[in-house]
Amino acid sequence: MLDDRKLDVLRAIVQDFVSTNEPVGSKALVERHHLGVSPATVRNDMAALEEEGYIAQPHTSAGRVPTDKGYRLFVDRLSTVKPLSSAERRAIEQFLDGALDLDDVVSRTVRLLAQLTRHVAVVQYPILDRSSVRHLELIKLSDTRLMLVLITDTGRVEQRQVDLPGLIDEQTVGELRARLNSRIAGRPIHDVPNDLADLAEAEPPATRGNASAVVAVLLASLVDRREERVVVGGASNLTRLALDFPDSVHPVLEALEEQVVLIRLLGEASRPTEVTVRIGDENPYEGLRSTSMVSATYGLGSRALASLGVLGPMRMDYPGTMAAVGAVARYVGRILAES
Amino acid sequence: MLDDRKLDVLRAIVQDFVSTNEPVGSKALVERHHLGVSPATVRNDMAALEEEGYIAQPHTSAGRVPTDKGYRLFVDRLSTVKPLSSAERRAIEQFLDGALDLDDVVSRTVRLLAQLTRHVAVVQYPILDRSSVRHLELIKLSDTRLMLVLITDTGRVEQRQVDLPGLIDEQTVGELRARLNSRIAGRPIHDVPNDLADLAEAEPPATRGNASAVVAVLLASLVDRREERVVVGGASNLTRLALDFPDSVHPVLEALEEQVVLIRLLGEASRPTEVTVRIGDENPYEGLRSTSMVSATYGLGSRALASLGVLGPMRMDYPGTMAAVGAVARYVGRILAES
DNA sequence: CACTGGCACTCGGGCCAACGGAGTGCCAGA
DNA sequence: TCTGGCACTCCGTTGGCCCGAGTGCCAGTG
Repeated sequence: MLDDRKLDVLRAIVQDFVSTNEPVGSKALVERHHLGVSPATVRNDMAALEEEGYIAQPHTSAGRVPTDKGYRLFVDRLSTVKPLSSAERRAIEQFLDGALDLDDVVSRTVRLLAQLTRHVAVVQYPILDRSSVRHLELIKLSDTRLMLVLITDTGRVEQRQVDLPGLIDEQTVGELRARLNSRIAGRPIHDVPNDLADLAEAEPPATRGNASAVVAVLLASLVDRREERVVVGGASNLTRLALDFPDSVHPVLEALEEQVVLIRLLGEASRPTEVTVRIGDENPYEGLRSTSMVSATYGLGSRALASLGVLGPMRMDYPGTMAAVGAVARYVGRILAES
Repeated sequence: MLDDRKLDVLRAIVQDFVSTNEPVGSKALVERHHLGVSPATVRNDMAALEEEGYIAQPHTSAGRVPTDKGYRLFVDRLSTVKPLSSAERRAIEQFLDGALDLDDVVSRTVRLLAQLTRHVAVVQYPILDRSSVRHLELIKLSDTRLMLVLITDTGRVEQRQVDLPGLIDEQTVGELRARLNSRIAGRPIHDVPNDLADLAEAEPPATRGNASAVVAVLLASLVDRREERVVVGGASNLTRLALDFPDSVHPVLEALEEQVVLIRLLGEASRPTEVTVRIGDENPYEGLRSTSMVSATYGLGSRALASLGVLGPMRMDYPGTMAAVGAVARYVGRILAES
């Protein structure tokens, strides 16, 4: 049904439309690509492609435009990975090396992605559940108040204040800190609730109340974790290509402010460093029906930590964007492994 | 030169234009406001106001539109503070109470401001230089590596890794931590460099190298502080009012991504809780020439910590926006004082 | 059987002229 | 000092027109 030449035609249509943003006609097509056949023949192929739903006409007697399904076929079967230029590789390294801490890694990554792809960048912080405890610190603020600082192996820092039911002195704080750390340091966050389940009971009665207050706050901080933060950057790239959004960029900007939506989008990505593309319709969220998202998971080795990606118009340079997103994800993983 | 009635006319023009976004003519003006004079008289006043540069005509035979100078006069002399509705007061309290930590306070504040004013919200983290040290924590990661965690009285947490020139053991870390804290705990960040100037020298020779490495990283973290972070939210409010930006919203979105620009804008605000308005032209940054910023400083008591505000079209409800920004700034100060 | 050239048809966008309406400036009169 | 009247200006909209790009179809050809 779809012979090789028809696929060539589809590929050509996608490429031309991506670069010109204008419906492409049969004549222009044979001129710009050496297809070796006449416009009339291309027209027949186009009719077939339209029949199958890969392309569409904005109106009778206009050129053709790829549909969501057409882009999907292009991404799956018609495009080859475009290797990054050495300038791009260098940009990635320069940008990410020298990051001071996790916040810095994330904010640099967002800027880098936005600049590299010229689309809106979205980067998720490492998911708490997939990290391990590096250290738990207790700091005495007053006789009945502690600050609790949890540091993970990915560099994430969570802090909470604890109001204690009773008085506490510096030495007891030190002992409690030591006992807590001996139980959970190095352990996956996921296992911490179990690890601490019986801690309070094992505690001497005098300090039991305080200990369980600390544990309660700690466990709560692991659960409510504010739905895993994401950071967005490069939103001005949306207005640069405003024409690509028929209903204006407003709904897209709105969606970008819904952390929950973004997290869901990113969350459905696949295995580490593998690049996922979600095109138009495939998007679960209403306001993003005319956008595509290219995302990848980053992690330490084979352990997926979280995802990052870019959001842009459906009319985007998929091979280039996929290459950039993949490369950045790999590099971020490497940076985090070092620290 | 500008008698009371002319000022009334200007006020009416600003109010009408803000609510309708259309050049306002003499006839419509006398209909909607009881000025007690005829359109012809108003026309004479308008001619005078135009002469003085407070209003302008988009083209001959169109109504009048306020100029930057006109808005300025309105804000300075013609508007009265609009008290917040009790619903708004309640919203502020509900939104900000229950914040878990500083990050949470800031991100809630951004969302709150954006929702309340329906403009783009900008919130700056407490400026490091104006905070004090609550506690400095040293955590041993390996025999030659420490993590340094600085906690300020505003709840800000800075962390850095320190590579040591020599080995270190747990006990020495503890001693160093104690000595550092005894010097700087409770001290203004501003004074820390002085406080620590001679610490390394006072240290026993065996640990001197390690101590000065720690101090070096600490001092560096106070300086490079990534130019004081700001957080932006509610960008979709820009596209809602896209008509108000003649050259499209693109330059505005670009400006919003330049942290440096935002910090400069916020930085020039005045005394704590006092509301500052910067209108159009008065704006130092090119891309923001058609916007106004309403900002206020928040702080602990009389100590200014940093600023927050909103950015919107020049055609905005100044009294309402100023009231909201001021109220939020006061409330944020109160929240921070409690924690 | 697949491809090609030719042809009639369609439709959107650009251009232009005409029109109506809102608003102005000015002037003479109260 | 204010008012009513009047002539004028100019914007935005509407409608008609034409042009060009592109299509679908068909008959002819290797």
